[in-house]
Amino acid sequence: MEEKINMLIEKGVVPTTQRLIVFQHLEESKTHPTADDIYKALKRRYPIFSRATVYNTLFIFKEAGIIQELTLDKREIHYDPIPSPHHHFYCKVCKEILNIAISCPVAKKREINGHKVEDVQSTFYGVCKRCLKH
Amino acid sequence: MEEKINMLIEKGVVPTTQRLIVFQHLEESKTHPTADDIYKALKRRYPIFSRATVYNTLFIFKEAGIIQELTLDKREIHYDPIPSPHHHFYCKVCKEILNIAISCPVAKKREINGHKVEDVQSTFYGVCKRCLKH
DNA sequence: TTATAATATTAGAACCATTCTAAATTTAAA
DNA sequence: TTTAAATTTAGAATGGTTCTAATATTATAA
Ligand SMILES: [Mn+2]
Ligand SMILES: [Mn+2]
Ligand SMILES: [Zn+2]
Ligand SMILES: [Zn+2]
Repeated sequence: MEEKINMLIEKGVVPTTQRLIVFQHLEESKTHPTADDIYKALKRRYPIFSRATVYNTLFIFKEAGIIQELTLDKREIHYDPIPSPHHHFYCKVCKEILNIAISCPVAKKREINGHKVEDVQSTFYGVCKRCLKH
Repeated sequence: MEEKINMLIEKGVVPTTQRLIVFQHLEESKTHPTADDIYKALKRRYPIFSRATVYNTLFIFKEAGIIQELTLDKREIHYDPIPSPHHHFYCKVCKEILNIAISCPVAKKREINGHKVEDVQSTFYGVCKRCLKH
């Protein structure tokens, strides 16, 4: 816990109780939850939790470079506890988002055609291995 | 106009007046408009045009493989008259979306880790050349 | 420590892109 | 022409996200 507090302080984020809870939840979840996924999960254990706090916290974390926003779903935003760019696979059937470990020169670019690159998102859309079987 | 009609028929889309107008507008616009961009532009010239028709038409076109949906903006969906996958640059300052011609093995994959790939989207986020100057 | 200012949290309202609905119109088939 | 199917339309409904203003917490000053 002490390490988590220091981690947030290092990134310039005031380590409030709520932020530590959200941070821990993101670390534990191996998925790419939406703000509402997080809200619902935390609301069960901490009924006082507010939806606005989840949104505020995710915004703060994103600004601090602790997490990254994934804008690959047309419905809602997903959050990724891994802030560095990597590829994803989005299953149109079960809606699951999987990390894809693939070496791609594109993911490391800091500049392209004179434009300054700050983030990269590469997403494959289709039907996942599991859904193909069913 | 005759060729546009045939193009739609070939793709299995009934070539109604409204669909031809939307199709022509997409072809002429070199940008990546949102549904509302298209609606507002067409509403000026054809005041009877309905917002629902724009959404319906874009859905039909996407299903037919005439256009592609870009889910790179967290606010709204953008539409691309070029249906084949290519990279984009999204400027966080002026919100412009630019095509990036770059050879990338990722854009051609039809399969990855056993998952069936149907679409690919690769987007760079940052500050465009023009905005860097200002 | 106590007082004061700044920041964070909360519940719920507001916003707005998108989807839905049901009636009217157009197109296709019989 | 008649009938059925598909399309268009205006506006309502939906739902994820943002905003608001009151309260609570944390940081700073005295
Ligand atoms: Mn990921
Ligand atoms: Mn494009
Ligand atoms: Zn799946
Ligand atoms: Zn720009």
